[in-house]
Amino acid sequence: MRHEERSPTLQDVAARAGVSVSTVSRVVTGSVAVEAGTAERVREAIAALEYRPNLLARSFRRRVTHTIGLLVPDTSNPFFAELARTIEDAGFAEGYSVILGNSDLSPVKQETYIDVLLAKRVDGVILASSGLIPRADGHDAVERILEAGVPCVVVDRDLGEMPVDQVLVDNERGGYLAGEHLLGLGHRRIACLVGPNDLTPSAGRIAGLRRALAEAGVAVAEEHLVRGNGRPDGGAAAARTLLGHGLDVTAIFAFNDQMATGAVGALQRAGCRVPEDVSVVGFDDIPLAAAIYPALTTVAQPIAEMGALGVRLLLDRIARRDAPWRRELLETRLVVRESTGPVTRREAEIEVARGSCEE
Amino acid sequence: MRHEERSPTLQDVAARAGVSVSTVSRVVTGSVAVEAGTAERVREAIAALEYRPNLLARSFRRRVTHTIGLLVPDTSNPFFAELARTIEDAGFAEGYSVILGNSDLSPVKQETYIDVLLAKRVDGVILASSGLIPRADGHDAVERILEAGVPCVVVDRDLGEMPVDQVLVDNERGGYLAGEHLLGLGHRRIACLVGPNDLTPSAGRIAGLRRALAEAGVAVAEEHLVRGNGRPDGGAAAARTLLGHGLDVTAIFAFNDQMATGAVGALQRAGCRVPEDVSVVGFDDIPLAAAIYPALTTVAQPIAEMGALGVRLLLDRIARRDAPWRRELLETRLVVRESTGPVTRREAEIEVARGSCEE
DNA sequence: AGCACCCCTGCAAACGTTTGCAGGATGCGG
DNA sequence: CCGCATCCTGCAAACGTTTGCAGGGGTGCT
Repeated sequence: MRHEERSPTLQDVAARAGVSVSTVSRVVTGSVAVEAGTAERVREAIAALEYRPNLLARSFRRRVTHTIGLLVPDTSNPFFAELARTIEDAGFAEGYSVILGNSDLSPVKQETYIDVLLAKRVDGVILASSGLIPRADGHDAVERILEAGVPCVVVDRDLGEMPVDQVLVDNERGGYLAGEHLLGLGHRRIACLVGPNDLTPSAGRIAGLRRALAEAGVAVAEEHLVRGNGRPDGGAAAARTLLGHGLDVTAIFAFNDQMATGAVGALQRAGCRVPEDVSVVGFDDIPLAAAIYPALTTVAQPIAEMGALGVRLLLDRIARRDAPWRRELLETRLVVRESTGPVTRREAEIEVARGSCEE
Repeated sequence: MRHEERSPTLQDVAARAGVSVSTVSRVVTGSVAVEAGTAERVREAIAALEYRPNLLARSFRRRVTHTIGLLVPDTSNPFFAELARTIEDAGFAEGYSVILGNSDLSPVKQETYIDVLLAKRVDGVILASSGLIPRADGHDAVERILEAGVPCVVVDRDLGEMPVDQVLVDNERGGYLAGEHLLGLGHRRIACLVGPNDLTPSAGRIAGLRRALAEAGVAVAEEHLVRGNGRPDGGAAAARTLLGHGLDVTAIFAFNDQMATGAVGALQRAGCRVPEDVSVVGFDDIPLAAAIYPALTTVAQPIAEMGALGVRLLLDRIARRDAPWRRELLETRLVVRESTGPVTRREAEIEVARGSCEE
């Protein structure tokens, strides 16, 4: 550690430039015009001292931190990693830094984080698909934030009529698109690989799938609805479960690309061909989805827009606290790649096929 | 927005409890004993008012923010996402929040970020494999931070004897392990898929590979060293380049799992079997590496330890600024999975094989 | 010359905490 | 009863900025 002195303050600069602190403050912020010569002397002093405004003091005084809090379930999930990335970018572009927190969907961790964020006086909070488990006293995370007078936008979690800004994606339609696609390829027996929770994104996706299937008069059997941990190994495990029951489906719809990837891998490893023996469709469209072979057919989420819009909504709210609540619904899009194809096994064969994929 | 009033302060609590602000402060912080009855009254007032300490004011006064800055190249890269995650976790466990920034390896973005972090008076910053391009005036990012008197630890970038805490991984040995493994399987013609930059991690890996090969009297040809953007599509593009030159290698060593995955996908899509026709080894061991088929053989980095150790070093430095510099070297580990196998094509066949993998 | 402005600058208060210092009360030993 | 230590509490200064207010000097107009 070289310097042990405190960093220079307005005081120091003022002394060196022979002016008052107010004047220095004014040239630093540019809030009020300062005579050219004076300003120049001040700037020299600033440069000489390597003065850096103490944003802590400024924020304290002005009651504005130019910092936002971002709470996501888990940044090692590529979807949230990407979302966080775009939010960070958009925030940075507008002069905001972001304090990032992983909630792991744990109510207590989330509570703790919100306390910290509020105490640190962030200008706003973005809650991503998290923070939504009501507490015993009925105040959920969103209400606590709002009651503290701090702007908040919820991303990727449908809170319905609740008075809060929301940006969400049409999960129902995403599920529907996947169902429709699979149906069009002749699939009738479809497994559904759901995530670790039943938050609204999951609920919407399965509802959409069911609607599509219902229109064709088919249903998803209870034993074809298998739950995974949301990660690749969970997808693989789920696929093995399906295999263990004798694979009596011709298609799998996974609720995210990681599980889909894990499922594809496990299927192939067991000797099943994708898509010849079983088709797989994922959700999210993470970068890796297009890279693997077979490339994943998947329901793409507009992650970048979600992040950018979330930031926009938050900044708008910060600027105008009494504006009407907004609820933005973004579209999903089916991107067809290599992991889905027409059914080749006739319905009748399926029963016979039980166990045929195994080594 | 419900409440428009300012949030309650020590003043308000003091007034309600009929004591002085100092007393309230003392029960809040527990710094000095307070008589039981008084303390109880104060606590009631705090609860009634929903008082929340203004951490901004406290930090300002105490000159400690309990916030650290984390600068990484890009959190959408799974390696950094995971690293950031473990750092966030370790920090949270110790009562620190983290302000996250993506530098994109851009010097100006990085400069800007460091300015912000220093101005916001973070207690320390962790620089991940970034921030290391010297400026015109010779002061690189690390020096600027250190000169400001702010603790700093560098992760995943070897700064040699530079006086700064470093945690790094033995990239050279990682490259060596990969080379050794491939050599043992009979591979002699090996392509190397390097990343978008020549920072020390890349340099170490290729040096290690070269050392292993040199021991067996083989070299990596200039045209077998191809550069990718570090992402899956870059890996795929690189594989296609190799294919275009007639695939005259039997193995590919990619500098991260994403490029490796992209390469594997592109190879398979072109009709090449992995590992029968060409073996592929990656680096990092991201979760998806084990999920795809064939599962990636890869050089695993101890990401969690890197993050945890980085935080440890930083907190130690914050606590004791004059402690000797530490430079921790972590080990890599080869994990052999399915994407590598013995060469099946004899050397002589390779020339004939040119183009054989293509459709 | 007087007056009204405008431009620039300094003074001082304020933001919400923490903390050194001192004072009042209490208890205890001599 | 005195001296002294201990415990609890309040006072007020300080942290580094911002900003309302006021004052001084200049300019232009009447």
